[in-house]
Amino acid sequence: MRAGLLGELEEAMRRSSAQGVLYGQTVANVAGIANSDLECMDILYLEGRVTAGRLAEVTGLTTGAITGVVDRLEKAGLVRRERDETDRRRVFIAVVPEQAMKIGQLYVPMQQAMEKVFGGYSDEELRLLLRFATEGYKGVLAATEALKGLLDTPPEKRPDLKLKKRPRQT
Amino acid sequence: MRAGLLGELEEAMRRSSAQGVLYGQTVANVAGIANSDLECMDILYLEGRVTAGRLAEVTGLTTGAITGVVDRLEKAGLVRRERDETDRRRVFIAVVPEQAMKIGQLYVPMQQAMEKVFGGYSDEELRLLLRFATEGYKGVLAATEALKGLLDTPPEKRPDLKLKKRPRQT
DNA sequence: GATATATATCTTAGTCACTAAGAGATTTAG
DNA sequence: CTAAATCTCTTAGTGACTAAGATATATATC
Repeated sequence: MRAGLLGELEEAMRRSSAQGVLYGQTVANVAGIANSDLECMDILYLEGRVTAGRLAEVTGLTTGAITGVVDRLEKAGLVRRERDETDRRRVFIAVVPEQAMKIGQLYVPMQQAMEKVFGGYSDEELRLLLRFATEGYKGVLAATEALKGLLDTPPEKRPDLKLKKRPRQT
Repeated sequence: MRAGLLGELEEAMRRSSAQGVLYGQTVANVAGIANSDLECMDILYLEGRVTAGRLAEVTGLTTGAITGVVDRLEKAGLVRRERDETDRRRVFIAVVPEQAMKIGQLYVPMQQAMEKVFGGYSDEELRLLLRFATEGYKGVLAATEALKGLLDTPPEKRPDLKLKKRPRQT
């Protein structure tokens, strides 16, 4: 009974999260920027002004790749490089709000859809959803770390995949 | 009051969905396969045996790209090509369960994390979450279509982005 | 039945984002 | 003041992707 419910829930969440990924890809497409570029814009939106190194850390890309991302975003007028005056090795990346807002527009269909969905729930129910989203985030974060940990465990102790010689390290 | 709740909820969901993307990237990394390859494995898991063309349709990749995806997955022993005998133009892609299970193993940390989270909810609460996930999926799907629709609307009527000359069509 | 059109996958050439390695440039430690 | 550490950028090479068209098979029209 409960097991069935859990199964359904798992699949429903899997589907909706997959669709969320597709939405993101579509946004990047329409905006004409690469997927990673959009991901970085998202991080900048959530964290505010951030160094190039931090972007590399959060996205799992190399610093070299981030240089490319920022080059493209800067050329598109979406962000600005700002040298840190107290530590001149570092470069802050800051969004240019005016241009970035145009990207924000592309999330309007999503926001409207979600508003409509949220409309069907009481405040109390929304609080439950918020609790779940928060706990879910922490859970996924922990799971990600656990999975990464597998890469460091002695190979003879970890599930044998033999899919490719040398999985690249993130 | 409610507005604040909605804002918090939106951000929490945004964060957890971003983290979900990262989990997927990590799985692909550990398995040593490309991101799109994993996405296709996921589709095959949800839909069962599927034609190459259908994979292209669902992922938004070109058929040429799918040929590459299937080549790699086949070489890794994860799927098999099966020519449709009633229509010999078509090629079914079928997972090889034994190898594919090894990929499934990589979702164990995620499943455990989610089980732990789910443990904190009553059956009734889980049903609420299921309803939300289902409605949310439909909402995101509709939003994706709406956004794609923007690409077809007369350019002078759609929000001016001017980010890049020619966004590629998916 | 023969020819034309449509459909499904694959091939080819070229592009672009990514990694690995290391080169500046600046800061911190000894 | 020199050596090591830190941060970003550069370079060369790789691999997944697109666009366009080739190939093979199926369906429609006369």
